[in-house]
Amino acid sequence: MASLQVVEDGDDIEGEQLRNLIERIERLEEEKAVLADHVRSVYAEAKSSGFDPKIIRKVVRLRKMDPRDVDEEETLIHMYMRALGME
Amino acid sequence: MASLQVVEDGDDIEGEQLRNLIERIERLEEEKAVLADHVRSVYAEAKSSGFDPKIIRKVVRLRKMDPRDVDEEETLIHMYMRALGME
Amino acid sequence: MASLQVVEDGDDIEGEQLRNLIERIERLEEEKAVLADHVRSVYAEAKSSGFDPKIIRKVVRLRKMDPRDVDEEETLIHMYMRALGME
Amino acid sequence: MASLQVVEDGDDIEGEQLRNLIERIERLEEEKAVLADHVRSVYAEAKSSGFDPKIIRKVVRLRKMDPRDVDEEETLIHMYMRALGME
DNA sequence: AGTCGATTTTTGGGAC
DNA sequence: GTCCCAAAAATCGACT
Repeated sequence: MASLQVVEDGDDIEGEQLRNLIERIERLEEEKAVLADHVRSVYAEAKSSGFDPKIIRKVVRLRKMDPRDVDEEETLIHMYMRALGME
Repeated sequence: MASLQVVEDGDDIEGEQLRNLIERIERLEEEKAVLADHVRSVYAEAKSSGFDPKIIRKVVRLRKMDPRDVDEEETLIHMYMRALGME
Repeated sequence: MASLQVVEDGDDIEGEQLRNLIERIERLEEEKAVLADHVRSVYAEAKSSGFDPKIIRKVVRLRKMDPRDVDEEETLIHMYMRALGME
Repeated sequence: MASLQVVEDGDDIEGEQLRNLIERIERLEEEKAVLADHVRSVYAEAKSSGFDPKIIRKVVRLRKMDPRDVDEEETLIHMYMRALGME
């Protein structure tokens, strides 16, 4: 196993490789966190402009879906509700 | 499709089946919610007795794992950390 | 701190209390897991009867909500979509 | 309410603002998704180099924490485990 | 297909 | 009482 060699013979090549991988991951995660912060800011801005963040989230989700699928899902939900005597 | 028949010819057999399934799910979810409440109570009680709920959660998780796996994982983590020059 | 006493003077009263709390949590979690299994079974049964589990999940969620809120949410979503020129 | 005006008097200013907000969110989410893909690639590369992705994830998490907190948590966990007669 | 991890949504706790 | 933050639960997707 990779790291075992580090322990056994002091070879730090694996350590370098591991560090390299981890630092790349950390950098990417850091960038993701920054973007997530920005997203949060936009939602806050939306809220302070009188929009409902919860609704915006749903709209964003709907826009990501295939409209065909959205319709089909809606239809099925209504069919099930009607079968249950609701609505 | 199942529910369509309900709409078309008034056959409520599918509706009955669907309602049956959904009510069973709802009953089970309700019982789960009650248990979740109890769990929360126990954590609150632990906290008021001076224990740290966060630590208790970790201990509960560790107890659920195979001790063999816990040790192996610990070992690997330390090997990686050492290879990184940490610890 | 509680556990420190255990370390320091061998007093196992705190240990008993901690064990008691943890075992109660584990018992409750076990019961929750059993129920979650049952829920999964019902969804599997629903699926094998031709129902769409995903739709059933949505229906269950809708039934849990206040119908008033459901309507209001629907209305807002449509208002937002229209303002966006969708639909 | 904002969108209501759109419906009532055809004023599309609110629509513009809403669209602006939503498009910013979508853009940011898209960038996040790209980064998440990159992260996944790095884990795949790590794995093909013989490292255990699961362990790497734990190491990344540990590195994100304050070392002081890590130690304190470890200590508490062991105290609790000992009080339980484990280890 | 079944588990595992990640993301998202919801809920509880705390502050003002 | 309301709003924000953090923890926890549920859902979703990826990998085996």
